[in-house]
Amino acid sequence: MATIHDVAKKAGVSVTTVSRVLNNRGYISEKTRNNVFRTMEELNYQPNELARSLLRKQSNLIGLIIPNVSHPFFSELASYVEYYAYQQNSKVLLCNSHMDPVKEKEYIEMLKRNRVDGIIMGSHTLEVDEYRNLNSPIVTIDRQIDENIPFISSDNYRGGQLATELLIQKGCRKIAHICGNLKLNMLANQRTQAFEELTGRHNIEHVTIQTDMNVFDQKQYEHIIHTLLQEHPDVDGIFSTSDIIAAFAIKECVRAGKRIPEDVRIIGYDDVNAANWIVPEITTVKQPIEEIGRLAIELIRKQLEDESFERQNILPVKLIERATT
Amino acid sequence: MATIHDVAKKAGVSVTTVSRVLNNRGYISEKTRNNVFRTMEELNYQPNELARSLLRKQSNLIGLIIPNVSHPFFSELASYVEYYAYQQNSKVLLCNSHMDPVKEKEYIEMLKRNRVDGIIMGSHTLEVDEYRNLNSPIVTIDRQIDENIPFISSDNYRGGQLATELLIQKGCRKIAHICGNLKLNMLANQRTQAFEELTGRHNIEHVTIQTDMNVFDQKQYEHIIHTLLQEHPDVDGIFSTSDIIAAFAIKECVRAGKRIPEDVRIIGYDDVNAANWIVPEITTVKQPIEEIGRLAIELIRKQLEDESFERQNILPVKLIERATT
DNA sequence: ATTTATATGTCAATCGTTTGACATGTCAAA
DNA sequence: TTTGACATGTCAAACGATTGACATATAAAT
Repeated sequence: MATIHDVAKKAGVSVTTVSRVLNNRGYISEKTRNNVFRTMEELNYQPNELARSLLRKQSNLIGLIIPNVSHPFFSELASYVEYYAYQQNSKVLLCNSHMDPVKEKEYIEMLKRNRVDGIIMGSHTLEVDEYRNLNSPIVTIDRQIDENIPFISSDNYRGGQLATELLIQKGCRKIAHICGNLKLNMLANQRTQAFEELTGRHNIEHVTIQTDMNVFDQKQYEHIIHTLLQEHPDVDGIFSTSDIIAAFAIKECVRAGKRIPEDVRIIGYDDVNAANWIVPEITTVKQPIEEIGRLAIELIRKQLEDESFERQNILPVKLIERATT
Repeated sequence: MATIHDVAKKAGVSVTTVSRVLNNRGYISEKTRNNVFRTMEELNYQPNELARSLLRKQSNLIGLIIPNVSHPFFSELASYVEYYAYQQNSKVLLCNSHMDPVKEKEYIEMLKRNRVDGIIMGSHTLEVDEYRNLNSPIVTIDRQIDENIPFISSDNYRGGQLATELLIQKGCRKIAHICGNLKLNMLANQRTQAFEELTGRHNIEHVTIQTDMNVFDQKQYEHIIHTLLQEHPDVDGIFSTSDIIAAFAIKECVRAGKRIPEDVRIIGYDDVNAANWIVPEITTVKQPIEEIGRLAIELIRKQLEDESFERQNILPVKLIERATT
């Protein structure tokens, strides 16, 4: 690959001059500028960003750690994160932690070795301390680690409320709730909290089932819902904390000969694209995925540029009524 | 951040010694080694990969250019690519081209500036020449650019054959085929070729409809299928070249009051996870997505290490019969 | 006593780029 | 004629690591 020296030599100017046109500094005549640019094209020159980053102490890399991109929610998030990163000339390093603490730690160290400008954590399995002395800009999605580490989440409590209220209002008498692992200290647990408070207050029979949601084990989903329907055949409402699990709920209900929404009403969460192409279309609580992605990039940038920023970013959710309720 | 000099000073040894323990070269006593490692931990030292990459002329970065990670096929592919990259200590730079030639070109240049070890192209909109003088290891997915650029695809012709044969064998009399934009020179077009040859040979009425499949415009899918069913109400078989479009086909058929598979038989392509959680479960032609991802990484590595490798990698497909046929 | 393996250090170059300091020269305006 | 804006060059240091060449020292083996 051509270096700046090759360009300088071929263009018959000094390296400093080439650098000057590259970075638009100091005085450069139109003639020289064009000459240099032409030479760059001829040599197919691309400045070495590794060298630049080394000097500038800025890599323009952003690490994105998520459980798995193959999960629709995270794939959509990743897509938006990449989109907004690109807008500000940053690149995204993709890391699938598979919710494995060892991998997560290795990824964090890898990202530090690569001197990323910031880390977006959509996965969180480590001890709080591990994140504290990271001394790299960071933002977490749906996990509140510490007073100082900014997080983005949607209004989980409100979401749980909207979903539960809808089912109650539609007349459900026994509602099942499928959520992630409550031991993980995730803000999404507030959905469950809202669910239990509301069903309790309205005195509605309810059952809560935990899954390892984020590892995205489809066999497990199937099994859990199958068991649920067997053990509680009188369930007439299901509030699932992800659209994908809601899809499996639909599948199992159909298999069990139950009609949706007549016999069982189902509501999901997230409003991923898939919620829309499934029949019946899934009623769900929409998370503003694009805004989450956009804001994540913005928060990294603000930390980098020492602008002030909110520690707590709770975005609004919205009930999307479709065919399963 | 601590540098190797900080470690050396604090540990009371020379920089060379630290480098030696870091890279396991030359003689190092157990005592010094431990001392150095301890110091690294204390300082939270992580070697600067930018500096290393600069010197070694190897960044351990791999660029992945795809239309959009939010498309299930590409999200699964990305997941596997990242998985296998990680196994060999490479990191993945995620790039969503949105099938925009300008973006694609900018991404390629960006990746070159970052001195990636290789590029995996799942998107391809540029002129052939642009790829030729890339002088970076590259591998394309489902696109044959040139004799010298290795590609990976599954056996598209065979896949088209399997799908069409199944529909014919099930007794379909008028089959619709929905494919991507045939103007793009993609290997997936062979599916269409197989479809047209087989329906022709069996003298079966058929209609082929193109979409901008890769841009993943769901409104467009919906509209196309809606129109199809209106213009050809007697269609009793649909072969869609992606599972997602098949899902929309299901949706529109249900909406039109058609039973699946009794009135219309539908077969998709890819066998993405979603094919499995939709009701009715989608019959499909399975592409070995994991193997494609694995092989892509392997081909980059082989080019890098000057091992020999196949230019043409055509992987087997498999018919997965489920509920829609 | 000599050799040799082990252990560590010093020094300098290198990767590709940026940048500040400084020198030199041209040309036009005051 | 002097001043100052414009244009370009030379030089060296810096970013953080690696590495080869070479020196030196200790301890164990012959």
